[in-house]
Amino acid sequence: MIAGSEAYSLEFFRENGFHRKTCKSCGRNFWTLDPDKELCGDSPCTPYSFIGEPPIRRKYSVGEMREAFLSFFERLGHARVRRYPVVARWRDDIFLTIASIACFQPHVTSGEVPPPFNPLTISQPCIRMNDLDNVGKTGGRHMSIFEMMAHHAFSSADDGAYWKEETVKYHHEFLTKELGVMGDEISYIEHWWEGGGDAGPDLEGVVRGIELSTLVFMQYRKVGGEYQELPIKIVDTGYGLERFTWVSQGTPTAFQAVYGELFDDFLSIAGLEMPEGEILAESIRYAGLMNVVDSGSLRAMRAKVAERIGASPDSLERLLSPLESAMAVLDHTKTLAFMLCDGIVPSNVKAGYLARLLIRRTNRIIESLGIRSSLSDLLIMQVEYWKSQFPELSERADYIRKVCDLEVDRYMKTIEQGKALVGRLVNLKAIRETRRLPEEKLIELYDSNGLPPEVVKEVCEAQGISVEIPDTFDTVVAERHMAGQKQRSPKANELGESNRPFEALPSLPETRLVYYEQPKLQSLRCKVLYADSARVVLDSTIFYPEGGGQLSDTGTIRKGSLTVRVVEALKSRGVVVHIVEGGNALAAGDEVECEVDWERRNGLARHHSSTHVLLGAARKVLGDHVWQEGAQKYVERSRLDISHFEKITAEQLRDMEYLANRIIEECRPIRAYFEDRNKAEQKFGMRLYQGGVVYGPTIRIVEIDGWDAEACGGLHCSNTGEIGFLKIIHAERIQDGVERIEFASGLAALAYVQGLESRVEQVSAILNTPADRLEKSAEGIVSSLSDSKKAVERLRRALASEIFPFLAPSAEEVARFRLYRRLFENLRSEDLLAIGSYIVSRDPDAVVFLASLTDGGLLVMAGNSAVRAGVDAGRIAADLSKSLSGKGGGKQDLGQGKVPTSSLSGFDDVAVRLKGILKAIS
RNA sequence: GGGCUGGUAGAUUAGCGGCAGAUCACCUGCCUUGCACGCAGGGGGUCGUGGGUUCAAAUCCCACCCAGUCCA
Repeated sequence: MIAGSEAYSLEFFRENGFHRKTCKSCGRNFWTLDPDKELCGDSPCTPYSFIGEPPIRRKYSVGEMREAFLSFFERLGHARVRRYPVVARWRDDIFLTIASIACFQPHVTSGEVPPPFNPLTISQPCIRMNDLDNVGKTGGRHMSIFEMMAHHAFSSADDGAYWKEETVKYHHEFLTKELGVMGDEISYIEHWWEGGGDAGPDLEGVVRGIELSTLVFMQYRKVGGEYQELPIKIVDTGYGLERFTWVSQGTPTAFQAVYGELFDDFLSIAGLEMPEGEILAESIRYAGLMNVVDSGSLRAMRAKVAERIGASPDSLERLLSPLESAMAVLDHTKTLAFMLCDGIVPSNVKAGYLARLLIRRTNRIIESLGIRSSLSDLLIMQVEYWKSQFPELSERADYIRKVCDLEVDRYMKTIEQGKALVGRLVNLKAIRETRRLPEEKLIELYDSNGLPPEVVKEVCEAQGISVEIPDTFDTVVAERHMAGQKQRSPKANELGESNRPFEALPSLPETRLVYYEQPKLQSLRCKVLYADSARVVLDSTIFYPEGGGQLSDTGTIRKGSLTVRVVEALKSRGVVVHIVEGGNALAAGDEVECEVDWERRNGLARHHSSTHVLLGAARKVLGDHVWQEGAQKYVERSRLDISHFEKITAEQLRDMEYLANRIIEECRPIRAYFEDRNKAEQKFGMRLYQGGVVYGPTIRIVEIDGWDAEACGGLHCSNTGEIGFLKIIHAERIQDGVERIEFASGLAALAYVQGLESRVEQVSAILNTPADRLEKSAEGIVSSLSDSKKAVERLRRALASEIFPFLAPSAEEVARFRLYRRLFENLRSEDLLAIGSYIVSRDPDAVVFLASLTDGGLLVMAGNSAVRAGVDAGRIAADLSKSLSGKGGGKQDLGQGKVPTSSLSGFDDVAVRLKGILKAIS
């Protein structure tokens, strides 16, 4: 903590008679109205004391509490903001929305763009997966999904909102006046907060042993251990909706308060009953005293509770453990319903991976509880329960069910395959002998095949193989990954590179973006505001700067007879910087004439519009869960990455292509306009933010009439007809859950089709078949090839058996062997093999020496008993090949070599040599 | 984004430089008539794709494609 006491010493506290005290137990400073209070009021210093005796005037449901909060702050002049998705698509540092402020990071908190409203209030569903093990065990203090109710105020130099005094006052009034909590029950604990690189002092609002809210005053940015003042001061509050609801109801666990009848439904599905009397309440009170729930502290907790109620720890464990699991399922299924609803596709990367992990984990718990219902059934129960507050859940119910079932199926399959793999593994000799599975294998099975060690143990022990799961399992896996990690090219450098265009620029007024006002303008007269050897800034521009996946325009800037080439345009904070070639030709104050490379611009605009058209088509064909995961528009081709849970079929691609081209044919108008953010969201929903969240109260909408609307800064055709033609070139799965579609439009698409056509023509020429009969012809060729292969094999075998009677009489007895030798003129080495094997199969004493004048192939084979007598065909082949200036080798019964055909005149000489070798053996 | 597995007959897979095998399924015949029946015989393979190394590649190397999986 770096803040001194002055950071927390508020007028509000002094005027209202608060005292600053130091907790006797934890030593933290806190503010209270009760002059005799010695403890901070937070657990573990103060145990939970709201269970069975709620400090709040009446019982609230989750919906009522949320409404009470939001409308309270609306009355205080806050604009109510609708929730953001639980997938933080606009962030590159986190996958899930973990706090309400995350919705406004980094762009708003950095001061780059204004907040949508100021001040504002929101109840944001947040997902945190770092305490999954604790969910259920702490009765609801830990939940993987919760709503963070908040009021945020952003104070910059030109837009002042409120700061500490009002924040604490509002908080206090909400608790006392709105909810009826007695003022002297509330403690404000002094605390220091840091997160996401930002920092500041904060106060924790605590009532009867539980922290209900956190009031953060973000005012520093931590850079390399140093705290720098932020350009804006941000009030970042967090009120735990579920905790407020819990405390208002005073139920033993938060789950009962939050989930109501769903709690009972889940219990009865799991065949569980509520324990009698105070057992659960007592247990949760103790859980409140524990911070970390590892197996040790869990045992300690059980022991204490057992002692208190006069039961054995074991029977208590048997009673509570399934109950805790059921609560974990209750929590996890809600989390999954929201994740899937907001469009997460389970996959092996990013947010999708978190969804996959959670699905597997939850499925395991369900199985361990012996629940018959499928995971998707439970998800749908959550959808039903929450749909009045979150109607989007029931709109997505079909998708939620389908994807969940698909993912569970996949998991089952993985486990089944894994079990088979383990089954094969335990048959290895080394493992059979030691009767135990090495740790290394166990880890490999998990890392490479996704088999949880428990599953491996189960399978192995059924086979009598012992398995030890090391305590440090997770650590070992982690280390395994560390070892493989190489020093990456430092990303900071790249960032530095891309920032350089804006380095050391004087402060300049925002550039007038003429490309928005007059999108069809090809040239423009304007004034130079700044110029150096590589950069030019103008008062207005028609060069589109790179952004939104659209490449920047190029072109020229002319002053009289002097021309500089614009190779790239970039924009930051409203200023467009043109990167130019041609040196220090321009100076501030120059009047210049700009011209955009119009063919390039047209290509880019056409591909950009195509992307929107295609995305609409993808949504129609594949479903509403399709989101743009990324897009890149080039002049010749584009690619669009979309979220989808399975491989797109060829038929679906054709349907999408067909739909897209129908929209093109209809020449639907494409309108680009600026619109009030709220109006736009009202009309189109969050679907607008396909390319990530766009900030500011006014956003630019690109709307294709009746088809697609996105917040987009790019340049577009004025109607879909200008696209002309759209051709999907290729689709691939770049990750589980993300499909990449490559396509071309306009003349570029034509070029692609012509390319295809010419390839067909070439193939058709090669096969000497008209193009419309190519498939039949190819089929015929492949099958006749296969027939021919078989025929060749048959003939070789026939040849061998037919030739044997002619060869046999000339075989020479050499020592105890029979030497068959022959130099063939018109057979190849592959043919020799068939003859050799035939002879050897007929005559165990045979030593075969054959060669081919066609390709210089050489074969030595030895029959069974010849091998036993010590003939090594491989060594002989090597030896003979060498003396014929070639090379060869092989096994005891078979040797092959290759020699120059010219040297085969020496065939008889080496045969003599071979006789010598054979004689030497016996 | 990084790491690790794997891709061989319709299915499951063995082989991991030297003649592509097994089991199930399939076909034919026999024995039998029913709860993975038995016996004999048979068909079925661009060993993921494309390069390379080698006398010789399913096997080793490189690139790509496909599937699975772990980590951030």
